[in-house]
Amino acid sequence: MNDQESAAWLGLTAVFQLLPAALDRQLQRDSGLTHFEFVVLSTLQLSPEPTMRMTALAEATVATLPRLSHVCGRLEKRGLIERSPCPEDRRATNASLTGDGRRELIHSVPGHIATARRLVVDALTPEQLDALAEITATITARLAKDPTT
Amino acid sequence: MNDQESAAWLGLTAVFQLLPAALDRQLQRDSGLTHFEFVVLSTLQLSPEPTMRMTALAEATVATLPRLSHVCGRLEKRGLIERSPCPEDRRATNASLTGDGRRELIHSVPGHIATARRLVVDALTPEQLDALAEITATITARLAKDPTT
DNA sequence: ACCGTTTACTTGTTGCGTCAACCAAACGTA
DNA sequence: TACGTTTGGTTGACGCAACAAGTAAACGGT
Repeated sequence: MNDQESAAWLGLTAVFQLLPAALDRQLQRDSGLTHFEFVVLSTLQLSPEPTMRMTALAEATVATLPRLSHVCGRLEKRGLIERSPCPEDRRATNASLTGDGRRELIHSVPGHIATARRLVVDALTPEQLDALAEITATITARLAKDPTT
Repeated sequence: MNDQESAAWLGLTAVFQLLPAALDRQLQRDSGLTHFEFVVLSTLQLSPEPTMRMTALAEATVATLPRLSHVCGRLEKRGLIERSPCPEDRRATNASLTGDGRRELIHSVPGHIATARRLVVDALTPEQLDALAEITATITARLAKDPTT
């Protein structure tokens, strides 16, 4: 790799070494939520239907089903979501936000957005934001197609 | 957040959700190494001295000392590194690559580089690589300065 | 010389994610 | 209807990382 390439690569590794940890810390400290738990709650909140199938939720959050199942178990124990058997397909189960879950989420959003702004969005120019969106889209496309994945 | 901002942000989150996992899988499959183990071995290999203090190694790899200690314990058990008490400072211990460790590392490098190329570097234009290097540098600078870190 | 503090690591515990195994319901086919 | 397969989801065991506590040596003041 030449200098240009390794600069980009090393920079990227540094970011995904540090940024997720920073986001997790902030959410954990301010709301007692993991970043992934936050994503799960947000996805449920933003869903057009009030409930979502576990499989759909797993796909939307880019998680494996076992992982989602564990996390939902914890979230349910904390009263933030509910799970109930799906009436149409008795294999399936539907997850939905409880009132507490909705409140918890709404409470945690502003701090998270602020952190995202502070660490990334506000630090970049509009041109850089466009470039970043394009670059990340390219990489995720590669990841999706990659046979080793 | 407007569309431009959220596109960049969501893209970034998707990447650091998927990319580290993909790298770990590739290394694990082809060399039986964690990405972090690979980083540890590389750091030792690239070090000007043949040995490194645990603290220095922890700093270089952006890891906590406990984490490094555990990982070095495993690597030592597998014969890839050695640890010996530091003669100058009897509190300290020095880590160094063994012959096996060096061989294992050299064996695993090409596949890792190839993966980095395939998933990221080769997918981007030279302009995008420059932009990415600049963007990541900006973000890591923010992260370093951030009080919540 | 003595005592508290800081530095350098290690060790034990807890929590999360993955993988593999499992169960149950639905589907397809004969 | 009966049987094999696929789909949907949960559970348990194992590995890795974070956190906290512990040990041991060096340092710094008195």
